[in-house]
Amino acid sequence: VTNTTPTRRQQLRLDTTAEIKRVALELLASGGPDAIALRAIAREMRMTAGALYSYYATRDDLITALTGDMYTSLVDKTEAARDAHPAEAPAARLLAWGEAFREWAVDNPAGFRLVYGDPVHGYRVPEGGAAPEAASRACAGLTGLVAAAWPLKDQAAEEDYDWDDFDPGLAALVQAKFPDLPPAAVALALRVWGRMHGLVALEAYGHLRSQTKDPARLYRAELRDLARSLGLRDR
Amino acid sequence: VTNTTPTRRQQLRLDTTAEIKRVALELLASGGPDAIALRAIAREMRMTAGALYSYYATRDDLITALTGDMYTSLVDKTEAARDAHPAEAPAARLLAWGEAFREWAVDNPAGFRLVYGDPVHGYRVPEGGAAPEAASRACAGLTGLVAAAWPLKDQAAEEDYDWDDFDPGLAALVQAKFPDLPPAAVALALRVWGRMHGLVALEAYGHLRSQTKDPARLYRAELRDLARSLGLRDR
DNA sequence: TGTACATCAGTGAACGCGCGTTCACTGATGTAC
DNA sequence: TGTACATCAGTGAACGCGCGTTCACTGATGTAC
Repeated sequence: VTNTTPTRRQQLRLDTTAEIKRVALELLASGGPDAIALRAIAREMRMTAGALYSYYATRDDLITALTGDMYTSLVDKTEAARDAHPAEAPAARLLAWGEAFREWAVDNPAGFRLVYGDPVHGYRVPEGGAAPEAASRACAGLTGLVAAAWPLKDQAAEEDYDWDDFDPGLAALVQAKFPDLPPAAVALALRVWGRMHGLVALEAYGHLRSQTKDPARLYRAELRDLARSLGLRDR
Repeated sequence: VTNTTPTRRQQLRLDTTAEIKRVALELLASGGPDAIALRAIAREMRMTAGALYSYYATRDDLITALTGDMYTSLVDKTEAARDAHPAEAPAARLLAWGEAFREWAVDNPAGFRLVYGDPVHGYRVPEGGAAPEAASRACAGLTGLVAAAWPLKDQAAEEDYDWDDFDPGLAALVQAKFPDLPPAAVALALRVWGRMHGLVALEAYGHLRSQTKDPARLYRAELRDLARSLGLRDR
């Protein structure tokens, strides 16, 4: 009853669970968050809608699982891109993270909306958020990028902040991972997050494509400006 | 048959149209974009759903009208805030515009989602966009802010752009209003847009409130940084 | 090896919901003589 | 001033849709003797 290979039945169960998610993600990609409907998934899988209830107790449970998967795949990608550059090149790490963020969003606009946008119609997000682990990885990642820049930065431009100004969980996370970092750096990390989010959200929601032919170029310029304003300049 | 005062019947018609919109906006504010449903509006007004069809041919027409109203009210607010400062204080004008943008979004998060976020379930946006006039006013406003900064800015940091890199309508608009401005300034204006959009979108979608107690302060710092990076420093 | 039984994935029908939209109609408001 | 008529805002019932969810069931898969 320990960690053996799954029985045939367990394996089929896992396969079906994976297929449900896969189909749900296809619907998400082709029709947006609202297209994720149990009946639609069942139809696509040539199953009865009721049968899905032995895999997920509720539609919202499925959506929570999908949100987690999506968020995780996003953070996996940004972390991998960042880690392709050594710690000695903090600017490259920041740019890589930011570029990966945008690329993921452009590849998965519906996923981006699922994670950062309007909740699915009628969906109630569970307490603690839909994907707490991925969210805190993203948070730690951003803070790490800022932490690498912090000693290089012109501190005079930053205001004073207190740990109380932030969510206790966030404060604890940062203090544990970056003991030397002052609270003002957290404020800066949130601003960096916002700065990356802006153009990417506009593009994911289709507001940018109608204005410029090359959103990637715009975004790259913005990232470089961001790195510069953080005092980062590799080599 | 020219521009006389409306007859009693015309007046009632106008009043009812206004009430439909008002109720729709209440539903929008309390339940998000998806809560805008003809049946819900009719219920709220103690009317039959069918009766609404003599005011709007279709649900989508109503939503288009609402989006236009919302977008217009947003631009009205940002323009008014900007114009409270003289042309000689371009930084103050930029900050005022940006602050007004955020304030409107915080006051009307559902409206913000309607304008910039996911379309309402099943809504097909009309060609040319749901609110072309408001959109081009917003565009002109942002470009104007950048135009005021352009001569002061460190141009070396900017890349080369061509008018062809942008939507023809956008290019024409800018060339008409700001004949001296190069295309690179348009790219900068779009980046400024993105930068304002980032933190505000995060806040409107509830991602920031859970992280910091004072999103306004964060945003103010970001705006000041933005003004500085544009070379704006009043007085 | 063969038979009886247990498990359990999936069926099919149903419930109740809210939605957008249509349409023949009623009845009050306003107009013409 | 009074009557006949036209306008037209709103009614109420219906249509068809897709949704989430429940539940008694079937029938194949796997297990025990």
